[in-house]
Amino acid sequence: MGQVEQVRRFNRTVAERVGVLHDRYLGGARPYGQARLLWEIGDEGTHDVRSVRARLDLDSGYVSRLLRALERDGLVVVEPHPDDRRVRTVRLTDAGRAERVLLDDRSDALAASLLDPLDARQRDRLTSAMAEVERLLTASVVSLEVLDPDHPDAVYCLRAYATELQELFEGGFDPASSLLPDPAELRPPRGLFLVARLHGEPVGCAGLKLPTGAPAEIKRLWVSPGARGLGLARRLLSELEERAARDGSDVVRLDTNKALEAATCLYRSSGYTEVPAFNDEPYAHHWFEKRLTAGPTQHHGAA
Amino acid sequence: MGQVEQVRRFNRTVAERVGVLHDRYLGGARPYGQARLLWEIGDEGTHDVRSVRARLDLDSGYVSRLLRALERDGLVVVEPHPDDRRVRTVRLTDAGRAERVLLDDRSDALAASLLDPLDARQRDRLTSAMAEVERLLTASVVSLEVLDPDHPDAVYCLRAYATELQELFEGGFDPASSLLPDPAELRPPRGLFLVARLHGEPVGCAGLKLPTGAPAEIKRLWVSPGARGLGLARRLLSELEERAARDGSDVVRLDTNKALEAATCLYRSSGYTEVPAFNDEPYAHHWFEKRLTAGPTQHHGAA
DNA sequence: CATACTCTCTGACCTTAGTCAGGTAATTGC
DNA sequence: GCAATTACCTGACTAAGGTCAGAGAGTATG
Repeated sequence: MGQVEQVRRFNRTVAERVGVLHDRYLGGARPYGQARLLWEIGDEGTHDVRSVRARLDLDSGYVSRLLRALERDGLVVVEPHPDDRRVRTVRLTDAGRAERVLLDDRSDALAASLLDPLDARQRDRLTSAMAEVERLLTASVVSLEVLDPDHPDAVYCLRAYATELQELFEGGFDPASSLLPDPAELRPPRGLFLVARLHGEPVGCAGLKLPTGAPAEIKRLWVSPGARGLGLARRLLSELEERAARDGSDVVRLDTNKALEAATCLYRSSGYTEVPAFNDEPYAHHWFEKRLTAGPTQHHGAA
Repeated sequence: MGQVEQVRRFNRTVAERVGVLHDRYLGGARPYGQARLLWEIGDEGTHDVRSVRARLDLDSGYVSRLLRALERDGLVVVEPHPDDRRVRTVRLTDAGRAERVLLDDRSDALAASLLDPLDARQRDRLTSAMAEVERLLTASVVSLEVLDPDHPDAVYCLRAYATELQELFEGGFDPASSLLPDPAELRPPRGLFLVARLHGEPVGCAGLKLPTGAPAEIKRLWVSPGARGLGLARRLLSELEERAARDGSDVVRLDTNKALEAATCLYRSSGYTEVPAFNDEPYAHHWFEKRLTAGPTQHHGAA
């Protein structure tokens, strides 16, 4: 069976099975829109209606109507914000919290109903396969985007990168004394900066220097701890290689610190070979390079 | 993470990801209800509206309306049944077939969009994990039911069982000369007959004889070729063991033919040990028995 | 032949999930 | 202080999905 065919079968089976049960278990209690809102408000503290709306990406009028319905049923309290009385805040009442627990229980019941007919071994296999699917679907929802290194998300990544190295390297890490004093080197036409986003949040980055008359160079490859294991670093790496090749480079190189074992391992398994130091980066212990194939750039189209 | 928690995460992630894309890719073309109907009608031959409706489990008025919409767009032709002019039949026009191909393509595009951001290795892992999830969710939707051996579904299974053995055994198989001339032996109180159903279709069966003063005996264990690999035989077996134990038996036994290797393997791995022949079943080469634990019956409740 | 039953269709109705265009009150910027 | 902006609300509207109660045509049965 082809991969596309397998994915289609999966979509059909899972959509039907989970969908039907979803309706049966969760649908009874409360319309989906209200349930979603109730869930998003959460059981602690008050929230701006504005931000809840942004998170769910719903129309303001629609949310207003949903809130009226929840308010009518005594599940939430909507009050003006003390500082800015245009803004409204919303919090759950006790009844609201109870309702949310109920949704929770139904969600558990749904999960249990999937597991129940299986024996212990099958259940183990089901849950680990589910974890795998979930992980890979999450990975496939990550988008890569070229951003200016001054963009807030880029700055966020670079800062996180520095903070992490600070803790990881013996003797700490000071970006200013590293060989990339000027982020402008990662701005076209001298280079570029790639940011990976998951659900809008930046979760990784990688920079590419494209010096004239010298091989392209990869800098600042970072993946947020929460997004590791998704193959994101490898994806950033190969995206940069592709762009370097498109720019005319036939070699790409990089340096790394011995503390970054996972990175070193990634470079080796991605076809990089260790070479003598090609710069005097104070934080580097290993230098790598990779010859880019001149052939047509590999593209991951559908099979 | 607990298993229930993992299943919930899966439901959330997959429902969102697949759901959103589903809407984006498939939603554009045609309302979901119409698309479903179009799909169910299929691209060949004519179908009773009645049976299509039964398969989708929809209201008669609703289907009628959907058909009017499809008819208006020139996708289907609805005609009275030649034999019974109350019944209407429906078939796709060329335009209908084209529309169906379009839905197909969109479904492919959806699948491709999930695979596209992944590299080859990740794609392999995703599709095999999806196959596993699909398989196990299918398994979990199979229901077991005690039926009278004369019930049409039971008869269907017994006939399929006989046909299969006929082809498999050297020298064929004649149920009349096998040691179960009378299906009444599988009817309470002398025994029982279990049928497994998937989406209403019978896909497996197993009979239990409960002779007074002798160990319980399992007969006619069969799983349809299309439903193999779901752990169904094991489930039927352990369900019968449980019922035998509940009936007071502390030993259950069975015989089998050497051609049924998978079955023999199942029995061994389920705790059966080979014993000398305890009957003179002409088709048997191996005889097994299993001592049932006196303890509380294992139940697969949610973790 | 009358009656009951079957299958389909229609009209009336409902809920959910949204969208869109103002309108109002509060706040910010000048 | 006044205009623009922001956050929210309301009313009007749409489309989809679906339910229910007959009506009508056709068929089976006594």
